[in-house]
Amino acid sequence: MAIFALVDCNNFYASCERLFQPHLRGRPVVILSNNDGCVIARSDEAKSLGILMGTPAFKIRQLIKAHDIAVCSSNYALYGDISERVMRVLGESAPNQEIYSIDECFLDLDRLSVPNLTQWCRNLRHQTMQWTGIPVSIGIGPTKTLAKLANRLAKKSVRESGVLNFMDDPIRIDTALRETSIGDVWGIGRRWTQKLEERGIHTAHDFANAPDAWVRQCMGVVGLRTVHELRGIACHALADQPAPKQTTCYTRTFGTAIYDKMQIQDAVTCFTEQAAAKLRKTGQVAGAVQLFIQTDPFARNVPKKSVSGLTTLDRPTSNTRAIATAVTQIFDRIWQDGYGWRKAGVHLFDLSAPDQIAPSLLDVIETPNDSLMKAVDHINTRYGRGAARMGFASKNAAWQMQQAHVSPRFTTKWAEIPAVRMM
DNA sequence: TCTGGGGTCCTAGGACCC
DNA sequence: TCTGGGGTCCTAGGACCC
Repeated sequence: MAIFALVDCNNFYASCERLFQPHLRGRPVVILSNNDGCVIARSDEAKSLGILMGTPAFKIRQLIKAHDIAVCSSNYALYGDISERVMRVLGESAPNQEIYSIDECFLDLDRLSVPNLTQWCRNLRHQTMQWTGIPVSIGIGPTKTLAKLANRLAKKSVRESGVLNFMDDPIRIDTALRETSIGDVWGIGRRWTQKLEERGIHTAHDFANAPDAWVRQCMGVVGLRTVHELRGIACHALADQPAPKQTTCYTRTFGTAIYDKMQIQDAVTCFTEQAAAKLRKTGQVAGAVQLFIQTDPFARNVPKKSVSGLTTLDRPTSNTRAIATAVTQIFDRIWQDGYGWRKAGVHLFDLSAPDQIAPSLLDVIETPNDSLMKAVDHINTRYGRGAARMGFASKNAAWQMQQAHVSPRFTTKWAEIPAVRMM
């Protein structure tokens, strides 16, 4: 039988902010999305004040004041770097690791021969805390879905001290399934929760005991897999080799609505640069590019609009100039005056590794700008994003996102490394 | 006044082929 | 009057995840 562990960082973004800002410890902390829009992470203290994920920041302004809640803009340079450290510690401890998201990974403990799995996980938890400063919880089960469930309960329960092991414990699994709402099961989102509730399925236990044929008919193979996983039959293997990406994108909401074509053209060029740089980082090329611009979907009493255009690139590339040329052509084609545009994005499709591309006759004539792109990437890595670029955007361009409460890049930027003064 | 960003997988239906 | 069956590929849309 397979043995999966799910390791999940507790309140990851809040924990990262607290690492270098001890005054945030013990205080309620919330982290806001880009543009300081909504709450995307909370400390335990903030959770117990009833602040929900996704709440728009303006709706909790009173609460913030009343409880002296610390507010942070999101700082992905920091979170990404801390995540790499945590993942390295965890990855080195187990035979196989699947990094599932910025703050969680699955470990394959099948081939790990230790006398006491629970104790081994407690030690791992302790070591991670000691080496990175980030608290984690660990759930262990025969399937990924059950490991996820164990992890949820490990977090909630003080008695389990951060580790909950389902292996060889059918009674515990049964109790856990009965106590878990259907909507808290991994793979069951809002829509399906509603549908299942309407049909009298309220808990993970109800779902696990639903007839296969019925689940297959209502929810397809995806739902059926979840049912099997809840019963302890593994349907999802550990993906220790990250699959190459099929699409990538760079999309942003502007700091304010923009009417001026030149300004949006500038933003779009910047977004294209970022998207192309992402592609080069994974060593891929794109076969097609799509650009969209849209107005504020929440604004009242103003016309709403969303336009987009897609184009196939002459040949797959990761070259900023080639992609930007295509994007500019799309932009001119779809642009419409008179709207206050609020958001734009560049999507790249049909990604592949360059060696999969059949050589074209054009290759003989065209000179790829590979060395130029390498130089640009190098400068931006060394001197910070935007040091070398094609557009002319100023840091204060109106479309730039608002980040009023962003913390320093403590671990990735020389100028922002915390200083310790000896008294 | 103020509402994020980046992904994956599956399915149904149409076009097309033999 | 009579009008198959099986397959692939592509796309749009819906669901989910963090």
